[in-house]
Amino acid sequence: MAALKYSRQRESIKEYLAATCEHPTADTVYMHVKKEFPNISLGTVYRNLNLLAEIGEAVKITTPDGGDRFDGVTAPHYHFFCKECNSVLDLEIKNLEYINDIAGDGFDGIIESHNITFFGRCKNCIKKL
Amino acid sequence: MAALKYSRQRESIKEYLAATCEHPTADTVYMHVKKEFPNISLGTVYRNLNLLAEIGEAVKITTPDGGDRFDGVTAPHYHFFCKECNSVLDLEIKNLEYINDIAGDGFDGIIESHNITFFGRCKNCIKKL
DNA sequence: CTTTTTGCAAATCGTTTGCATGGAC
DNA sequence: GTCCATGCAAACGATTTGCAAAAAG
Repeated sequence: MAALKYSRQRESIKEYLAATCEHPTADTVYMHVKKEFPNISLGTVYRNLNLLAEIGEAVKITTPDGGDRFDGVTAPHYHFFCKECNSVLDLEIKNLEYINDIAGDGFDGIIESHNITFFGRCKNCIKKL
Repeated sequence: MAALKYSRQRESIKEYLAATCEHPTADTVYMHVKKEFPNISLGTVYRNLNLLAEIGEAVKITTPDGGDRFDGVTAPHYHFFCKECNSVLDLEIKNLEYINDIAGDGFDGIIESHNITFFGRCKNCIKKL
């Protein structure tokens, strides 16, 4: 595997991911990092986001609305997806690891992890109705 | 909303979805239905799969590997995603609806449903290692 | 000097859409 | 006859890739 050299662009992407809690799309990350590096390209953002996800410094969240989201918080937690405004929120729930065992009962294979996503309407969207 | 007329193509798609348990992509559905309707177009397959999902006669499964999958089984159940071969398998688990309540505790919004996907390696891929 | 990273543009992949034609009712 | 569904091809949005130049080590 590649020897990983420092890059200011990657550093900036990491900083932004660490600071935000909005689970941005690659494009949103791009727009923000562009303020510091006006010449950065979207391709570079994608390459770095994928790299960070690979080495475990970020999490890629697959959503049903096309575009993936990225999360700088790698500690295990769950997500809420608002059907109305497509926003992704964090849900703090106690350890649900035991679910892997329940699922693994009688299953012929190895379960390594699970992902739980909740769907519904967020606070703001409820107000608007 | 539209008045839904019968179509042999849609019927064939439904039949295939009901018969298979491999959670096919739209393209896989296309290849199979093409045997019966050589002139069917991929667009028609997509239109019908989305329609079936809308009216609740099929389920669209978002996967981390790009292409969505479709499931003719609409009864609630969970899925296992093999990291190695990208196959999707069914997991029969008792009712986990209570998880919605756990997550809803102290959450400012409405949780309507949840999705649990398990990741790991399937039987066949384990053998090959 | 060697290897990784970047910016850019073109390419790719899955999916959707516009439109004229054909089929259902 | 009126709508809905189809086939086809073009359009789309998100993401990836090839390549030459720039930066890191």
